[in-house]
Amino acid sequence: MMGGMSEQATATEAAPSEVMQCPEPTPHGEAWGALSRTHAAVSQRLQEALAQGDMPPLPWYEVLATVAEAPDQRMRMGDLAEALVITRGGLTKLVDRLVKAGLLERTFCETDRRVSYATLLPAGVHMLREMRPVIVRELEVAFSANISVAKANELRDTLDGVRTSACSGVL
Amino acid sequence: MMGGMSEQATATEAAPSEVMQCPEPTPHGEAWGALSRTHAAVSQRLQEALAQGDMPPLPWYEVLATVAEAPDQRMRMGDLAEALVITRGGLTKLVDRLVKAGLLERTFCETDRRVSYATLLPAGVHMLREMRPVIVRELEVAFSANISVAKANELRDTLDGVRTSACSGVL
DNA sequence: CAAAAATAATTGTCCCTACAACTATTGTCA
DNA sequence: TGACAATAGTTGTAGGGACAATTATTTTTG
Repeated sequence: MMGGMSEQATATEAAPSEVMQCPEPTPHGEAWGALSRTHAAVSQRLQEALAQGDMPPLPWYEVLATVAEAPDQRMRMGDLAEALVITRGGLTKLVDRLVKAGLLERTFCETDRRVSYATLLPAGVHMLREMRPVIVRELEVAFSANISVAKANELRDTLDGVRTSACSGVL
Repeated sequence: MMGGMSEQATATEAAPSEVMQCPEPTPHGEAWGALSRTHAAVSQRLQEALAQGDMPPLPWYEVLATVAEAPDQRMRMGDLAEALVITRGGLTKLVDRLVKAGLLERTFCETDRRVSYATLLPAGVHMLREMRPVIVRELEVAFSANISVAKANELRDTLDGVRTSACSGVL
């Protein structure tokens, strides 16, 4: 190896022979990196498990699980989009697919004809019951090995705090 | 497919009081939900900040930052794909764009002509230096408000543990 | 009340990524 | 050595999601 990486270029005085030393030293940067990669890895694992069982992709589960928790098993499109942290346009098409598959139906509001609801159908409940164990099992594998229940709750709280800051922070 | 699920209640009727107790009660499930939404929210915030400064999208930063940390500022395509937790096919095209933009170049291995490297170019270093402050600033906003440095490190370690389990766990 | 602003959802379009098939090179073993 | 498997990367294709523009309805305001 040509040992050229000893000198640090300070701002504008970049060494002509390239070379810089620019690791990611900030703790928050590393936390974000871990968050990003972990999300990708776990997501990939879940998708894989679902596909192996001939089940719909992960976003479908997120929709079904979210709507299932709502009162009357239905949610306004806008609220659902916000809960899932995706755009409204994206949600419209996502729900389209679930409707076409018979898992959801669109219902409408009497008092405000602009709003439409994504409403869970029995087939959606059934599918959710089928998918949930797969998700839970994979998450157990990913989390339980390294994380106690208490730590999982702590993790959730920490992440929720970050998300809140990210959403409402400095508009 | 659908078994004896009860008939669908019309919108005005009472809620189905029976079989629908399907919230997401597992701590790991909630931790995953928080992880997923937080990733989406922070990611969105970063993308927004980069776009506002007429900078490349977030994946470009991930590539540049990862390659910059590697010895000689270059990485094998496969290793880079694994580090970023994306597919090899996806990485090929991603690197294509960075090459076309003059930020990376493809170099080749003398001893094994199958492997190719993604190699950082001076313009890539420059772009990285331009993007990093934006990323760091946004992360500070998202994290610092709720998370101390110590907690950020703890978060990173926790997430890394989960990722490791998710990747290598139960093959 | 009419006009303008605001809100909710959808639609058209494009780009990015995953998936699978393919090429090229290297390693293995008879 | 020569065939077969394994590895590294690339390419073709399809689908999902973001973004901006559009439609429809409600709210506000003069």
